[in-house]
Amino acid sequence: MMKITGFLATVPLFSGLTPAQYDELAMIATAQTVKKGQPIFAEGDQGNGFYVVGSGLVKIYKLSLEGKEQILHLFGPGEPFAEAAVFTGSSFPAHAMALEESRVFFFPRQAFIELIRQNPDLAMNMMAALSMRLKKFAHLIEDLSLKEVPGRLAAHLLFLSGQQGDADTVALPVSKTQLASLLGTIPETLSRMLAKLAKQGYIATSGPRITLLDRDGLSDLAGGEKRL
Amino acid sequence: MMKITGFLATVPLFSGLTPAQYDELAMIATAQTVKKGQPIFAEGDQGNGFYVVGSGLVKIYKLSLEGKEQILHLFGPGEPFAEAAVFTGSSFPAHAMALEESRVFFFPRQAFIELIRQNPDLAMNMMAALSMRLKKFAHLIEDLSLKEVPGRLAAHLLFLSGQQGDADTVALPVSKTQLASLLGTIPETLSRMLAKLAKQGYIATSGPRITLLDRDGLSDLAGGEKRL
DNA sequence: CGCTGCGTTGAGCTTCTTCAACGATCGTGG
DNA sequence: CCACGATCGTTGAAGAAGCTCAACGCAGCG
Repeated sequence: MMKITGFLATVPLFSGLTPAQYDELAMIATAQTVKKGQPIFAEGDQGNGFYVVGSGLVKIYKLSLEGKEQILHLFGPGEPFAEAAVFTGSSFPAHAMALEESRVFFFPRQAFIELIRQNPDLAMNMMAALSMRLKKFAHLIEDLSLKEVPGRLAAHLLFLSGQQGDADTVALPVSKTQLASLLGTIPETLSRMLAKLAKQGYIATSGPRITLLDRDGLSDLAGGEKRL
Repeated sequence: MMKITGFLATVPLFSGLTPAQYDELAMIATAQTVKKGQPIFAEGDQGNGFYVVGSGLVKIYKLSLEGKEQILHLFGPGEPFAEAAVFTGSSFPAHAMALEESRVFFFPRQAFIELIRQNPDLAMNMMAALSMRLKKFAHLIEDLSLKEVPGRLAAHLLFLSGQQGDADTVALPVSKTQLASLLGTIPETLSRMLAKLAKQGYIATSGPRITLLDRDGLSDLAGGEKRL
């Protein structure tokens, strides 16, 4: 229990709460460990609560009838997922699976709604979290609809670099197969595009580490993303 | 003013509020009329509040550098838009334009946040609204990434039929050019796909009215959407 | 009555996927 | 500790889907 409240204090969604409120959260939470490749829930399952990643890495994804996969989100420690199910009250609209051995905390719907009703700060945090999700989704839609694969790839590499302290060499946090699914393509195409970008001098690849050789060029490919 | 509070009572986002709260909302709201084709805001504009459609039709959309458009949402009377900007506090992530002469109400950020802090019901409504948006976006992403154009078109026709009382003949609420942009394609392709579906006996077209001749067939095309 | 935007159709082409084969890597069990 | 199998990543060749470019009919509106 001590450990849980300590962890909860590090979750942005729960920032600004009082110690008593953390205790309440800890009261309603249940923990579970999921092994690599193990599902957490399936599309269509009843959404009676939401989750927070304690450790590990979780993917949220859709599957087509033919088995093609589109990853909607990757979530790491401290990030909540499936919050929307709490408020729509309906079933999960996508699948969730652990990409590594992970620990996740589950917060049941009704108890959490009580908390949120009594804590305007928690409500504000939740609205901010949902709004950020919407923004990310809008970006993904833009990528899928308006950019070609090289553009999406370039944008993602720049994103990863930013996430990793603007390092020139980034480490892919997931396998290339998963990256392809995240970018809305397939491993073969991703492999070819990486080779192409390398041949054109934009990047150098070495397994799961990619060095950005021409950030401006990548930025152009990505559709003139705003420079920071 | 009387008129505004009366209208606000019909907005789902504001349901369950007291008359006094409607007055407060009416106090902070400002109305504006936008003509057909006129922008309401542009991507990157400072998002200092959100809007509710009073009458007319508004599109939220992204543009690529080459000018291709992807419509994210179409909003009619009673629907809020750009709420997310209230909580991220940053700039609008997309463009908004009136597709018909429209009346929209603007709610400034700070004043609205005050209201929402004091009204758990309003907060709950807002979280439900944001969650519904997320679900719609997840669906759009699924369509763009995992379905081909005929599938998206079939799904949309069934959606329109449902929206219009399960009528067998649906009226397109927007031009075919706009519909193409909504489906993530271009007018030429949409035109060909409509012709193809008609030739295959799924539908019959007559200008902006489309008759569904084989709902089961369309449902299969759409990827086996759940029947209602 | 002309003009402009919308919708349609055709031809060619780009992009991406599919299918297939193969090398490398990694975890596991013998 | 090595050998094996499964998965991952890469590459090639062929094909499908949708886009670009162009032309043209049509309707609505000034």
